[in-house]
Amino acid sequence: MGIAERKEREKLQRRRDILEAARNVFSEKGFQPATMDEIAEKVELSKPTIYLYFDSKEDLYTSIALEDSYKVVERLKESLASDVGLVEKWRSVFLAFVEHCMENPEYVSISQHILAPESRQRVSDHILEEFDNHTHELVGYVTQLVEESIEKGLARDDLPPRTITLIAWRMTVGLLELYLSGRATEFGVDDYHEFLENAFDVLINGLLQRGS
Amino acid sequence: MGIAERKEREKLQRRRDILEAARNVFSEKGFQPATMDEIAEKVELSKPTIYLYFDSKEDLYTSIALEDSYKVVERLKESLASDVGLVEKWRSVFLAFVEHCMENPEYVSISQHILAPESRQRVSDHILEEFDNHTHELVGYVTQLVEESIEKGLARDDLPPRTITLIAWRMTVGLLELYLSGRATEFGVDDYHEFLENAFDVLINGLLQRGS
Amino acid sequence: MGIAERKEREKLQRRRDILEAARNVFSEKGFQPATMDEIAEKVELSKPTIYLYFDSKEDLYTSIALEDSYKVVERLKESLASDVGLVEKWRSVFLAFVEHCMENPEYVSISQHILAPESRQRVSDHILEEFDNHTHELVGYVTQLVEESIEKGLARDDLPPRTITLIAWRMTVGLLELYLSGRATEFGVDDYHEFLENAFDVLINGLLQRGS
Amino acid sequence: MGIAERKEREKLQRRRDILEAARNVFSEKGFQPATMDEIAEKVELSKPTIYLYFDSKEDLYTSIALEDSYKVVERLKESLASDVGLVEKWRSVFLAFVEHCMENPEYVSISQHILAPESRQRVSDHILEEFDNHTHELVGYVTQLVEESIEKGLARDDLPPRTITLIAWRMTVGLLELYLSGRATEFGVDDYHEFLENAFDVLINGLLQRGS
DNA sequence: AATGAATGAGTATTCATTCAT
DNA sequence: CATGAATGAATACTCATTCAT
Repeated sequence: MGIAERKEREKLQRRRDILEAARNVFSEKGFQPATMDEIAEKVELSKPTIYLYFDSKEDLYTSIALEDSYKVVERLKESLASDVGLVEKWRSVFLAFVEHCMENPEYVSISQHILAPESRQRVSDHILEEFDNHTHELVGYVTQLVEESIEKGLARDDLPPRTITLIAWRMTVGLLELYLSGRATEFGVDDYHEFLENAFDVLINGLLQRGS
Repeated sequence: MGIAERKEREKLQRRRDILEAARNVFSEKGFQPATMDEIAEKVELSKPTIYLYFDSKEDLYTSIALEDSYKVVERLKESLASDVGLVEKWRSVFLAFVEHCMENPEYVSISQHILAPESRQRVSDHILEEFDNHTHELVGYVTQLVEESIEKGLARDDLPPRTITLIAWRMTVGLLELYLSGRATEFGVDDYHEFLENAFDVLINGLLQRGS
Repeated sequence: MGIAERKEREKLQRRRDILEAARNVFSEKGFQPATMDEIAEKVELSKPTIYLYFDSKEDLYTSIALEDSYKVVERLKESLASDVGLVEKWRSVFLAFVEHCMENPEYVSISQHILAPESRQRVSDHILEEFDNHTHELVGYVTQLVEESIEKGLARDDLPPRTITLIAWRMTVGLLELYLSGRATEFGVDDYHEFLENAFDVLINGLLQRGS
Repeated sequence: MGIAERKEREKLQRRRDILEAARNVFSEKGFQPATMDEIAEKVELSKPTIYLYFDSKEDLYTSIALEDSYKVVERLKESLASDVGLVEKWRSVFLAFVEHCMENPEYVSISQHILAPESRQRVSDHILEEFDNHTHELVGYVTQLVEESIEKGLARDDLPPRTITLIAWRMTVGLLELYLSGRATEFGVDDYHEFLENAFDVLINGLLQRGS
């Protein structure tokens, strides 16, 4: 009876193993320079086996971000559910996103990749759809927080909530890329966490009602 | 003697022609997918001729950003030299950078590419050096503006000037990438210029002394 | 008792099912382009199961023609047994063969395949042997008819009976291939059956005693 | 001056070398089983070089038959131009075609390949067009001969000239394939030329006016 | 008897780069 | 200075075939 279940578990595990190896290789080299051979060697499976679990290199690549996107959404929900003040919630959301990206550095670049229209053509529809859903879910949650902040007179009300979300999102990604490039120190940033704290301070300061 | 000069001029022009063609091709396809064949065809020169002017595909790619970086620095200097109020100067600097990037979309992606340590290994030293010089020059100019703003009590003095510069730079790049991905509209941004104005407003608001 | 028989019957049926599916796929794509995956999917059996019944793709392919060759021989025997005049018997034999090939288009191409020495190396001996037996049986039957026709002064006696058989066989196959290529109409043949009747007329005319 | 010419000659020669090697390999193995690697090794050129002269494996394959088709048409024209009786002209045309095919065994199989609609999709248009032109030219010449034969009361007038051409063409190809399969001897044909003479006799006998 | 899972060995095609001229 | 011609090294993806169960 347990046999089918064990098989199922093993299959899922194998899938995760492949994703894990792919994550490493893609992180190190980027999409194009990475090769299926290298990934196969890293998982200690043959190339055809990989194709048993993923339809194409592009699908494998984007599946990584897909896995990640589950985690971000989860993490964000937690931050939003915490019982703290609004500003504290903002900080928590910011940190949740930022830490997730720092722990899963490929997430940012793959997401960027998925943004580009040329890439989208080559990715399986079901992956694209699921990824977009997560992204919009994420944007939606933050926008709710923005709306609440405006209602309570905390955030500036001269901009549409969605615009505020977008600005915050893009600014945060811009900040992250400095870290992900691996050359933060070169630009004088020794304590990246402190840098982020400061940046968040600038961001929240810019978003708050003047006078509040 | 005029002959030598003409030859020299022609040579430089040829170099610019190649860069121009490369810029188009790389812009459209990105680094890896673009081929030297395509670039050669576009300049109407043979492939070996291109190698007469540039040592490798990577060098050609980065040389484009190098050419751009001259222009940005120039543009920035102009903005900084203008005789207007400090906040106006900030806006002018922001817009100069932003507009340059929108007009030369490859600049952002190539700069990003040059940031990555793996890429740096494959680029000729002299290009790298020159590019880094320009970047630091650029950062330096902005930092001067920041320092002046702090001195005059305009900008917040709780952060080191360089940190402020970095935050502003990275946030701006993050905003730009939304445009460069070509999917801004999809995220509800119809008037990208308005979006940038709003974003600048948030940014400057965040950087100003509270109470000023 | 009954159980073993039923099992045996089921086994044979399964074999036939596989052959049937293979026939479809090979007919549509030819030998190399067809894949075992596609055949397996069509029979709704797993690939290893197919290998339980056939040793290799090549064996499966040739087994189809083998199955067909039973049918042709059967059909030919019937035609030969019919109680009609000699010329009518010739026509009947011709039509039997031609119709069989048109209904089982793979028969001609696979037979051709089996003829080629390189292919023969890769096919199991027992299949080869059986196929050759059938072919020679077939040739033998026709040769008997030829001999009878010569004896009765109908067919030309200036050629060995076997030569006449071979000429008739190869000419007929040549005619058939026009149909099997699917481009008969393109060559102005709208009514293929009429074309064959005419061709038979030419053939029999060429084989008859001058003056008869 | 002569330099450009010599280069041109060398280029053409290289093209011919490649075709020659391809001819060997394809003859031996057939289209699919043959590999570009093997062809490259045989010409002692690198694979990419082959792609400099031919766009794809399929194009290379069909170009062989294209080259051949020039020769057949040439040979046929000669036969038709010869100043002999009509029956002798028929024999000459038959032998010209048959000998060409025996000397260039790949011609028949590739032509067969080009006939199939699926293959046609993958071949470059210009090759297809040229090949079809040659084929129709060839059919046209023979049809003229048939018409002349009918007019002079030699050939049977109960069939359209084009039908007669098609029947003769297909029957001849059928006969040839026995030789090309390499197993003629096995079927008791020791002297293939004699066999062909006999076959031609049957064919012409079938096509002549009864009573003539 | 049947199969899910795995793989060795291909396979056509591409592309940055380099000589010989 | 410029290039036609050539190639080494990849590279994603495929498929007949085989185990372990």
